[in-house]
Amino acid sequence: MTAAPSDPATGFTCGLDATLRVIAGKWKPLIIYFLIQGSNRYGALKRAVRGVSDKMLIQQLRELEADGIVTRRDYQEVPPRVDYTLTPLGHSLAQALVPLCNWGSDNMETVAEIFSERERWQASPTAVASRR
Amino acid sequence: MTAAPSDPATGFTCGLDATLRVIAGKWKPLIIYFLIQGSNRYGALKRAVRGVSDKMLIQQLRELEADGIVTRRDYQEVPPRVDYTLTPLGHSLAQALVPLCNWGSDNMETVAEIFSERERWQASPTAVASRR
DNA sequence: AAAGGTGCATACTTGTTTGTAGGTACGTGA
DNA sequence: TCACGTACCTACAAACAAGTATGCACCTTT
Repeated sequence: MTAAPSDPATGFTCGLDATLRVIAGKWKPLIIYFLIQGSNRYGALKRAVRGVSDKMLIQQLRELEADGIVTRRDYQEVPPRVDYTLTPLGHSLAQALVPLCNWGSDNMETVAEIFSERERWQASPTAVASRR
Repeated sequence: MTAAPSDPATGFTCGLDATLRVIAGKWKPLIIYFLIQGSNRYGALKRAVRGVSDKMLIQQLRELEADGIVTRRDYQEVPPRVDYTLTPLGHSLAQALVPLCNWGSDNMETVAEIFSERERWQASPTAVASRR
């Protein structure tokens, strides 16, 4: 009783399922998104993706690299200089993220309100009655 | 040293960040996606979202409801009959998910290959040398 | 009388993901 | 000579998300 069988050839239940497995991870979508924006050096990425730690950033970049989404280029210089670029596959994925991004921008205030309300009834689980 | 400050009014670093917080959760995107496909009764959803447990499905539905993405309607019948529909906000979010879905469908084979390779070098972490 | 289907709830446990705190190498500028 | 900046790595701990198991209420069918 582990997962979902679905398509026996690929192992995914649907296209969305496949995509989600690639972009799973707290920072991956943001990383991909900032990469199309032009931040490609490691340090620049780290500043762009606010709040990410070295460990996480590296880890996710490695996975994205292994997944064929980004390419790592090491200039073999001192001080170190490394940049990351989207592969064609990664670029197409980034494009697919754009609508999500726009949705968030368009509804940011609504979402912000919703979240502040959510916190309110998480703090005091009262008056959550009237269920059924 | 907790999160990212960013936009002090909303608390999000960007539109994508806002969206990601709404759809965070292993099953939420799939739930939203199947809801536009027309599976709206609880049982139907459960069959559509393969592998999800009752606990998870309910939990995520409750959160989506609290977030104004779905509406729960209880018909007060016996045996119980409940269905879930997307709010206008939820529907627009669902539309934004469509490109992700298509990306997954278009690249499903590539992604499947990538994942089988990933498993291979996770099993034997050899020859991962030549770093730097 | 027992089993099955509906839509949940709840406690408990597991497992994966994320964060923290250090450390590395090399060269530059103060 | 000491701190600084680059791009990382590693062990450890904490947090959180998810899974498992069980139970309920009601009715229909067998």
